[in-house]
Formats: sequence, C-alpha cells, structure tokens
Amino acid sequence: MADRPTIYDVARSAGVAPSTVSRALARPGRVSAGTAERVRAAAAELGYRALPQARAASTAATGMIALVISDITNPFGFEIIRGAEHAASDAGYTMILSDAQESGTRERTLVERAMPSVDGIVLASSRMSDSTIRMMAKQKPTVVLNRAVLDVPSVVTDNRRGAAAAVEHLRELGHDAVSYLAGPEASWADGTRWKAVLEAAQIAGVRARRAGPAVPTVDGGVAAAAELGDPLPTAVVAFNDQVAIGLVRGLRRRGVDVPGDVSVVGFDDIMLARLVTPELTTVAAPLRTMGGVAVRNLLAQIASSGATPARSAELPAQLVVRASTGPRRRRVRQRSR
Amino acid sequence: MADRPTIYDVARSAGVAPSTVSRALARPGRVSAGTAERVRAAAAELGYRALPQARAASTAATGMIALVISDITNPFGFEIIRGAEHAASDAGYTMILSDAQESGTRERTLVERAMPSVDGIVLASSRMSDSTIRMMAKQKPTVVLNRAVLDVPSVVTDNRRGAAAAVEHLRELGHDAVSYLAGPEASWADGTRWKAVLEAAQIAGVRARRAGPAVPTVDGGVAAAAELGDPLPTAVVAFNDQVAIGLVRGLRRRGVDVPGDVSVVGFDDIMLARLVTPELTTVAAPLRTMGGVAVRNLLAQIASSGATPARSAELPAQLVVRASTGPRRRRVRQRSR
DNA sequence: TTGAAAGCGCTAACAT
DNA sequence: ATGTTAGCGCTTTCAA
Repeated sequence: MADRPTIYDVARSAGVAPSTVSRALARPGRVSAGTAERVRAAAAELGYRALPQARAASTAATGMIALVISDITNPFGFEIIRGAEHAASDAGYTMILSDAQESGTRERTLVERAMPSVDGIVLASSRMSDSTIRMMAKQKPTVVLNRAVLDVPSVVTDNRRGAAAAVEHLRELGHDAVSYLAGPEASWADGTRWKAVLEAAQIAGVRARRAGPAVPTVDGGVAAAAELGDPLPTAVVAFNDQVAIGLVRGLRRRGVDVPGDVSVVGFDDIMLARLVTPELTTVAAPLRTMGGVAVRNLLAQIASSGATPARSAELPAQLVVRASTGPRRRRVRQRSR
Repeated sequence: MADRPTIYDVARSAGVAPSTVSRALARPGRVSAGTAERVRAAAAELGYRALPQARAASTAATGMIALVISDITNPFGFEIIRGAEHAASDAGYTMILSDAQESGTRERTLVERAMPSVDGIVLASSRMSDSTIRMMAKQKPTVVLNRAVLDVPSVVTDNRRGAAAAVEHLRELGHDAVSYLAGPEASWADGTRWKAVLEAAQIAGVRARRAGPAVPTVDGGVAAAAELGDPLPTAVVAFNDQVAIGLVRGLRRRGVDVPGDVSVVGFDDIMLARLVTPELTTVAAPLRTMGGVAVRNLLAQIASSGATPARSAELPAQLVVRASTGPRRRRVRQRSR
C-alpha cells in the first residue's frame, strides 16, 4: 500500500515550494518555463495527481456532478445516463448517480445529501415540485432534464413538432381520428404531449381523444388495452414507448392486430422500440444527446460561476416510422367477454 | 447563497467545543447524554451536515464507492447498476458510475482517476487483465463482478448449473445435439459457459458443438444466424440474451422458425428477454442481486479495513422457460441463395 | 517569479 | 466527559 505522492513530494523532488507546484500544474503561465517543466517532470515521475477532496477543501470545487434520476428502472433513462456520463467524464468531471425510485421525497433527500459533494446537479424527470426545484437551483447550479421549470435551465425535446409529425403520419395513412393514451397526470411530458397531439390533430383535421391515464410501464400499457373504448380507435399515440409496447401486446393478446386494426405510436425511441415485434413507430427523442447537453450546459454554468444562468435547450424530436403503424382498414369492435 | 453552517456554528450554538460536536454526532456514546442532546438539537436547528470532503481530509474515508462498468450500453448492466446503487445508497454511501466503453485502457484510466476519491471499487465485467485487477485490488478494496480473478473477491452466477438446466431442458424436448454460440474470446463468462454447456451435454448424452464467436450484441446475433452451419442445429444456447435475441431475429428473417425449427436459449434474463417475440427462454442471472451483493461485500471489506478479505459469492442461476424453445421437429436445410 | 504562511472543515490525539 | 491542539493535502493570499 505505497502511499500516493503528495504535492510536498513533488515540491521536494523539483526543488521548489509546494505553492509553486500547485501554480505550475494549474496555471503554467504564471511560472517560468523552466520551473513549469521541472515540476511537470517531477510530477510525472512520481505519478502525482492532486487529491480531489483535498483540493475541494480549499477551492470548494469538487470536480463532481450529480445525476439524480427519478427512476433508474426506466429504459428511458439509460441513454441519458450514458450521454451524461460521457460528457462529464470527457470534461474531467466525475458523475454521481442517484435513483429517486419515483419518490419526490426520496429525491429531495438524495439531492440534499449529494449537494455538498458536487459542483452541480442534473435532475432527470424530477418528481419534485417546481418550487422545490427552484430552491435547490438557488443553492447549486442545476439543470432539469425532460421538464421545464421557470427560471431553471432545462433540456427538453420538441414534443410539439414530434407529435405533429406523428399525427400527420397517421393522417396520411387514412386515420381520421387519433387517441392519446395518457401517462401520469403529474408528468410534465404528459401535459405537453397531450396538448401537442391535440393541437396537431386540429391542424391536420383529425379528431383527437384522450384515453387513460396508463401507468407508464409496459404492464401499464397492457392493462390500458382493455380500456381503450369500444369501438377501438384506429390510431393511438401513447405517452411513451413502454406504454405503446405494452398496448401492442395487450391488443394482440385480445386478438386485435397491430397495425392491421390499430396503429400505435410511442414516444422516446428507447432501445426496446426496435426490438419488439412489430417494431415500434415512435417520436424519437435524442436521449443520449439530451444527457450530454444537460451536463455540458451545467458545466458551462459552473465554469461561469453561475454568472451566466445556463441557457435552456429544446432538442429536435424525430418521427421514426417502423412497423406498428399502417393504413387504416376498419374499425374493430371488441369481442365482449 | 446562504453559506452552510459549519461544525463551529453548531459548537457555538450548543456551547461546546467543535471536537465535542464531532464526537456527539459520530459516537453519541462517548459524550454525556445531555451534551449529545444539546448538540443534536443545535445541529438540527441549523440544518448542519458534515461536509464529506472535509471529513475525508482527516479520516481518508470518502463515503463513496465507484462502479466501473465495461459497457454501460449493455442492458445486462442496467439491473446491476440499479442493485448496486440501492445497496450503496442504503448504506449511506454515494456511488460514482463510470463507463469504460469496452476499452481496457480507458477502464484503467477511469479506475485510477476514481481511486483517490473512493473507499472501494466494483469492477463489472472488467476488460482489464487479471494482473492489472490484482494490482488495483491491492490499492483499494475491490470486488469484481461477473468474473473470477485469483485473490480478488468476486460475485458471479452459477453458470454450470444454469447451463446444465438449459441443456437438460433441451434434451427433454427431444434435441440430441446443442450448439453453443460463443461470445468474445476474452470474456470470462464465455469460457465458463462453453465449458458448462459441454460438460452438461456429456452428462445428458447429447452432442455439443461450438459456433461463432458472435459479437455480443443483438446485431452480432443477427449476423451469426448466417454462420450457424448447414444443416442448422435444432437447438442453440447463445452466449447471452442479446446474441440470442439477435439470432432469433436473424433466423426468422431467413425463414427459419423459432422455436419450430430451431430452439434458442439465452443467458442473463435481461429485461428485453420478456419483451421480444417469441419471449426468450434463458438462464436467468439475479442481476440486481449481483449488484447489491457486490456492493455489500465491498462495504463489508471496507468496514473491516481490509482485515477480512471480502468473501466471494456465487449466486444461483435459474432457467426461465419461455417461448423460444420447443420440441425438436425436423432439421432444416437452409435455402441456398 | 517565487517562497512563506494561513486556512478550508473536519477529526483524532493528547490534555485536562 | 470535555476542551485544546495539531494536522489531513491543497490553494491562495501576502511578501519578498
């Protein structure tokens, strides 16, 4: 267990004062070229690297950021985590990952616990109230992901255009009505998606109805299949991919063909969407990019010492047409049971 | 930006010395009941919480552990991450997540970067050499996940029994031969799984062949469908679920029915396995538990200050029979093209 | 350009 | 049982 070299070791080895080592490593411009070189050589030789927590003691910068995710179970989050982790790691930052398990209370505890150890926080699909989030954002640089909160920088996708593209796609296939299968009422995304579908439907001249809400999981989608109404709508836009996938399964189980009888569109384009049968048509969110942008914006805000209140970003969504949507054929009446 | 209260504030407010506050909060038994109470009250009142990195400066314990995962992209890891995060968080530890992106070199850099900030490390599906891992394990408490390394505590699944159950299942369905579709040569799991299949086949009295290797992804599985040989085997055990899922898709695309013509078994039971069509028969690894056990074992090792070299664990695997396996029907000859 | 000294917040020895 | 002191490794004044 050879102890790691300290800055004192490097100083001794380079024949300079510790403070000079610190300067030479952090701001090479502020020491003579020769000194800088000697220090660098000594540091390399000894394999010296500053101890982050010791540095934090004097600078109050920890080199860490926290990603708090509302539910790590959600496949939606995987790509985001990945994008965030890479962006952080590329910038030399270390990322802490916390799972709120869908609980706003737990989320708050986690954030409070993490707060002192990190330079900034990304809140992904937060379940906390707007005011709580605003409060936290005042304590530490914060970016919210997949949600908009007044006065807090955010990263979201352009659900409006995405939904519009989905509705337009369905209209082209001959559908003259579309049902939106809702997600959790408390969800910011659900609100914007429903509004977007409604608006797009009006513009496209198709009727829009709201169904659900469904629990935002595959099983929730399966269950929702039983409550879509009778006769069934010929086209459904679901809150997210999980619900859409579940819905497809639920419908098929009841003898309803997708896309023959009912066309289904999801949101997000999680990995699963390409792997189920039929492959899911969905409004793709650039998940990995979102994670990356959130972190980069956060880092920018940190770098500017909060001077620049990090800007928000709305990333483009894109309709990916696969096999769960097709031309309208007929309206099916469910077998009563 | 109200500054957070320090231990000095609490000390002043409670009318005791800072060291007493520290004691009262950490080891209440070592102060008088009255003092403990006053300190607790003052701390609560001010909302005081020790700054982890400051504590680390004097105790060298950071309260953080690192989970370094070879490829965060791999669905296999999601459940592990979840299990690990919960175990860490339950124990009051904070988890750092790093993605090695399948690169042993990058993995090493990450570990070295994380090392000084954490009390211990979990290496999941590490791509580093045994000797490198042993070296790191000497510097910090370490647990390897899904791999066995001499002298380093590990958490793995009982591939032998799992594979045996799979082979037995196939034999019962009438298959008299099984092909193992291999994964990466460098993978520890691949080695043990192939050996386990081979051994189980001998015991069950069925022939075993080795095919592949396949790139351990869905696409890799799809590609492997073209190289399974002609005539096709009637039963395939694939390196992991992704490969198995890809294989099923690849076969179907070529007009081969699963499980009608070929039965396919995977390994791991990732979330996807239940969601594809047909649902995948697979040797389920208790992924979430694995993550949890790895962290708990690591924490135990840390708590004992490395005195107890954390024990290794082999967790039971379980065959989950779903729809990708069925009775042997006929041997199909691929259409030449 | 460099060195010396002080201090970040906390805890662990050492005193009392 | 409690207070006093010193020090963790680093950075940042302040002097020279």
